[in-house]
Amino acid sequence: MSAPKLVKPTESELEILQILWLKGTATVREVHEELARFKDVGYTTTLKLMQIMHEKGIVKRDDSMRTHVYQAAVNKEKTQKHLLGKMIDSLFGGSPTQLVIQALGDESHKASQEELDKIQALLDSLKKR
Amino acid sequence: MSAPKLVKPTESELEILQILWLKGTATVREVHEELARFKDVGYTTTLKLMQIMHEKGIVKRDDSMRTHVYQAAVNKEKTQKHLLGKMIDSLFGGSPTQLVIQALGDESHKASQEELDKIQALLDSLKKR
DNA sequence: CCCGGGATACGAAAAAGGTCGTATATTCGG
DNA sequence: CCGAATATACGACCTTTTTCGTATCCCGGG
Repeated sequence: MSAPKLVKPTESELEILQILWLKGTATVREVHEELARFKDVGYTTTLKLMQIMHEKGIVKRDDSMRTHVYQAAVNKEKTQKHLLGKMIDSLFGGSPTQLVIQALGDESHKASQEELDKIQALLDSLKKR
Repeated sequence: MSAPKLVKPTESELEILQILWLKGTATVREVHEELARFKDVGYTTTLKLMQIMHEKGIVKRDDSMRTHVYQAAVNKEKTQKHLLGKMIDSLFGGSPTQLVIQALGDESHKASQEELDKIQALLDSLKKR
């Protein structure tokens, strides 16, 4: 029995995780540079955050070299699902449908045609039961 | 121009909002009793929280009587949409589709047939453009 | 009239999250 | 070998959130 160990990353940690999920592995500097694109924050802040994430077991790192290399230690889909589930419970009274409806109706995040097709396909498979 | 005033309720505030959205109006004691169903917390904690929410303008209250009566001051759908948008950005790289897919595939929150139909209807109307 | 139960107000402190300054170490060019 | 550049470590501080203890007030029963 391995502990599923479902963590709840904070807002800042999520920003970092996003970058790590995208790049696979990255140094603190790389992460920080990505972060700095849209956020005004000091280098040591990013460093500290990543150190804390390491302590929590949210990221792994290879410190065999002077410049440590990090990577996410939590699964992207699992984390998304976990946090989504929390939101469904805490904000949509346990009904994913309401959430889906709100999400699809979001004007500022429009879905493309292909994406709609993808959802349609998933919907079909769900209906078939 | 009225300020849209998009607040970001905290976790605890959300729990209280849920109850208020459900009941319409409620006293601190009522809210606290609902809360106490699944959370071990003192009465004055709930009270304080609701007072703070009042200061922030998240809830309104009628204090013309000794026992104050509260109600939500923020719209449920607007709040849901706002937080959902944040999650889409912070966790799904801005793609609501990914979120929808994860939500629909959530085994622990299954959608019923009618709910699926509802989603289908919405999907149809989105496709038609 | 007095008291107890139940209500609000308020202050304070614990927890959690985020930010950074500074110390120290390592590497590399000259 | 020296110093600048760049890394990590670490502690301190500030806010925000959460939690309560305590004071105070008000109402109704006896």
